[in-house]
Amino acid sequence: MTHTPDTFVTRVLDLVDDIPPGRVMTYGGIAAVFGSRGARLVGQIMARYGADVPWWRVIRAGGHPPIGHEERALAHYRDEGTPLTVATGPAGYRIDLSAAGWSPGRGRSPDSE
DNA sequence: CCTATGACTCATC
DNA sequence: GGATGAGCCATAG
Repeated sequence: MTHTPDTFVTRVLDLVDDIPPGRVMTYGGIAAVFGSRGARLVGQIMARYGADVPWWRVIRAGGHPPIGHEERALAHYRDEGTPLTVATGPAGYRIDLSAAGWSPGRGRSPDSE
């Protein structure tokens, strides 16, 4: 495909698109997969091109969803059954990285292997 | 080529 | 536990 530039953007989008439902990846985690630390890069890419990928499966290192999209992401998490953690606050909800954390090549439960 | 920009992350106060 | 600052890195203009 000559229409597909092999830039970070395409690679990140492809990886995010490979994240199975019920799983999530952190910005830094995705960047680490490419051997880069462009955590902000992933965020930039999602903001500009993430419209065509399950961006809600991409969260921050603390388990919080992308700022400005918490409600939107929460709806998807509940719909896909993503392991969420109930916080003690009103807007306090976060993703259980220990259970939802996903990585390419593992495709299976983190405790299965 | 150089500057500005972020849906981030970590360390420190 | 919340707030602040500095580091980070590829893309767009």
